[in-house]
Amino acid sequence: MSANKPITVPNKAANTCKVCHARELCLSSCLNEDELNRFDDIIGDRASLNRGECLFMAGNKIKSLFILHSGSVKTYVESADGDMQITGFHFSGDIIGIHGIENSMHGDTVEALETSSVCELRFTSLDEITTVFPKLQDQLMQYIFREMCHEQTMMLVLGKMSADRRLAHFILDISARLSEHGLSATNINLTMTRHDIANYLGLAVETVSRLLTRFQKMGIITVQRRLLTIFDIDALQDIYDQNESHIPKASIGKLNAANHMRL
Amino acid sequence: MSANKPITVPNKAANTCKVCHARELCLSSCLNEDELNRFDDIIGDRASLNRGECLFMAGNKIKSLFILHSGSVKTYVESADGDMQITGFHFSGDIIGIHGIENSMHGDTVEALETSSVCELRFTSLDEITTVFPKLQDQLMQYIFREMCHEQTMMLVLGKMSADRRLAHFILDISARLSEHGLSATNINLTMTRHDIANYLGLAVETVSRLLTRFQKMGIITVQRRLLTIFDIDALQDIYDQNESHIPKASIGKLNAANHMRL
DNA sequence: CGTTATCTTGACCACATTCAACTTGAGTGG
DNA sequence: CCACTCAAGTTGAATGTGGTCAAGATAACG
Repeated sequence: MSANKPITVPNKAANTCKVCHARELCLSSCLNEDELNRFDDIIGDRASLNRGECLFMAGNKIKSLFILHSGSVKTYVESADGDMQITGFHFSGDIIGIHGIENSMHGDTVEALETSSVCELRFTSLDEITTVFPKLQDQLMQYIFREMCHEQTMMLVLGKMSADRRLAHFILDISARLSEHGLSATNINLTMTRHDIANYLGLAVETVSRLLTRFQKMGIITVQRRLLTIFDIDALQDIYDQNESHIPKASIGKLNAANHMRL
Repeated sequence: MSANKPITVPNKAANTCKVCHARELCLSSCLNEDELNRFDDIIGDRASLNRGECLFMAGNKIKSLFILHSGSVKTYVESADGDMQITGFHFSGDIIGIHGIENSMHGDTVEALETSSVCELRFTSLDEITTVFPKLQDQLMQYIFREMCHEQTMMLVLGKMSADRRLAHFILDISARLSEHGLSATNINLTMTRHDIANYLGLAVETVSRLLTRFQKMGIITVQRRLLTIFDIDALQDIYDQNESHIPKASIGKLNAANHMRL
């Protein structure tokens, strides 16, 4: 198959940050043109992952930071007895590999949900990148804080919320993040399986399935296999906020609307 | 006793980092004597907190980093409808206030579990401290990674584990961390209430209480009020790892105790 | 076209919550 | 010092949410 020009050979010229479609979402978005050129130099060739393939696994030594260029991945941790917990889903522009631990090893595993590509950012010690590109430090820290905030929210979701609230949270979260990425907030292609969703939310697959059909019967969404369409996002928000109905919501002032957690 | 020297007036000389009892646990542990002197200068007076008082609350602007000098605190996040989830407990030496979010506001609230004191590390932007003390950056990052790792583990605990595994995890975690702080690993003073423990583990208070008495009847621990004594730490580890315990569980009623293990 | 993975739906039931009563200890004031 | 109050914790019984088991439907794939 495809003899003289294998697609696996990266075309560096076509892969520069300058012409990257995900540039505004990327860590490098804060750099000017000159800096971008230098940044481009330290970016390795883009690696490609097929569905099910792992970028790295828990226990691997941390040698690089990755930026997801296209596609989507899930990250998960495992317990001693093999239990696994999905800790997050990531889309293009997201930084992957910051969950390092003391001994410079990854604590989580990153697995592609579909064919995906990542830009590799090699470094020997963490401050190397920030000394070369001081501007990136703030950017990186913001991303780290965002992740911590997300994890804290998940602790709240997993620790306190009922199954329907969890699923509402998941749909709202995915919707908001995909729309940040310039994709439709209401027409969503779920790249993860029901199993993944259930695992992420601490539920059984059957429960997720049942709730999806329940939401569907309520006229809030439709789901056909992996295609999710949101009709009534306010209703989802009300389920998540545990409001009785979505009509009289505005009357009761939501004081810290500004303080809402990342969705 | 000691009337002429009110304890509320901070005695700066007596409070220098040099003579701090928690120095090896502190962020400053990596600094040499000269650096420590300079570090000492930017540390404000030690603030004191009584039980129930908050160091800062979610929504407050981040102006400082804190290092817990003595005592213990809990941190928690809240949802729109008032649900709260305790995200962690912290002891002396721990860094408090790194869970910042995009807009430079705290996402969580820190509340003292007992009379505690903190050292304040003011900064206007995050990189100020790391440029003045480059050595601290690695130290700080290690702490951040540790926190992220802890949060991921909690997602696993909350999402996948049964009540007894959760409690076993809590006891093991507290034990290990207190022993890192030079305290006894087996003789533990619980500064948090049962409510706090239950909330942290995503359980009802009654469940925690029942499990504590069950562990006690199994001969693994004793609990008297806030005093927890661990007799068989291996048994706790086995419960956490979901191994068949080497101690015959069946001896104490609860036949189904062996059956509710997930396969 | 058959095989397999993914998803849905139903029936049952267990774990943990909820509700409620009671015990214990700490703090307060007479 | 005791009586009182209130918060914290324990224990029992009933209820229910969500898990497990099992079977069937649908889509994906070689």
